[in-house]
Amino acid sequence: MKGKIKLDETDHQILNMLIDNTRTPFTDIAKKLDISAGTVHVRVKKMEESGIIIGSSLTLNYKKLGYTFIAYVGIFLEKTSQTQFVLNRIEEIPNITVAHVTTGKFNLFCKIRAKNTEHAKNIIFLIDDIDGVSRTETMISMEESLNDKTRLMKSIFENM
Amino acid sequence: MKGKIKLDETDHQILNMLIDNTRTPFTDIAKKLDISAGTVHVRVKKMEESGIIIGSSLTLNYKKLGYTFIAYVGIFLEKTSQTQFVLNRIEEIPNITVAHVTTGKFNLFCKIRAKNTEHAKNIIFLIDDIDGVSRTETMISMEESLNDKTRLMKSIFENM
DNA sequence: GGTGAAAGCACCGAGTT
DNA sequence: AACTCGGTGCTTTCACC
Repeated sequence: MKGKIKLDETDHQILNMLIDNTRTPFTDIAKKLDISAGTVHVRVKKMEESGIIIGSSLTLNYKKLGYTFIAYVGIFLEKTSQTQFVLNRIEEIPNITVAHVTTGKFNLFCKIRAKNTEHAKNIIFLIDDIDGVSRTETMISMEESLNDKTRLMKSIFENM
Repeated sequence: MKGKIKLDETDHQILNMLIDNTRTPFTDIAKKLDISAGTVHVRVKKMEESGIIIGSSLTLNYKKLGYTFIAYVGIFLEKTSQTQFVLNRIEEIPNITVAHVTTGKFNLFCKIRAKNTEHAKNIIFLIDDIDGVSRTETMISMEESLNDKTRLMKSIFENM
């Protein structure tokens, strides 16, 4: 957790390639950037140690796994002092993939993945039942446009 | 894209290990599951070919990259027939990391990542300026609770 | 901080049961 | 469908720049 980390153009390019495919061989990266594979290895290790790279994960096709349902649920609390308690309860529900404490309309806000409407209904009922939740508002996603992480990263690097 | 794919317990365990760390050596997975590394290889390849595994990606610490700001933006359209057009424009903005067509309050709904409030404001203005957008409503995230993908996967597998 | 070579492994396909 | 095994190629280290 050493304060500020400086990344140069080479680091950016390494990250861009690994974001596209975590298993890109370091030898391939080395060839493309005209450096040695050892250097790629050292740089990646440094970025892991400094906490820039948190980890790596697979992208799965949830539809093929039978999970076709996505919704966002806005949560209203009775008192804002219950925020942390409710957040902890929410984090225990595996079908909630992200949760946020928000300003604006809702106190809390989360995304759920479910098999179908019936399944989603049960998850939303679980949320409604948490102590301190006064009511919820659900937005059902009819279409998710996949996000391209590389594009975001490229724009981040351009502005550094 | 062959309709239904059946995964057994071994596949689930392979996926769980790779979700935690994409670079887990197949030999380690093989040892843990008491099968040969060749078998792990064949199974992973099948899951890639069948489209269950879409790809792999790094998880980065956006805060350390100077991106501390997350917000969700709900979008109201003048006419729903403009949905696809607006979605296409939205996908061109790199700071928008996910976008959804939704039922309920909003017509479209997206997540943005920015450096700070000033930067976020500019992105939201970009959205407001798209033809067909009548107005937007922003929810600022003050805290994001990170999701543990393994937990979701495990719950998916338990119910198969 | 980078290199290049060498040792140690992992990947992956072919052939077998 | 899974195993073993061997060739190929990747990772990782280290002495040197």
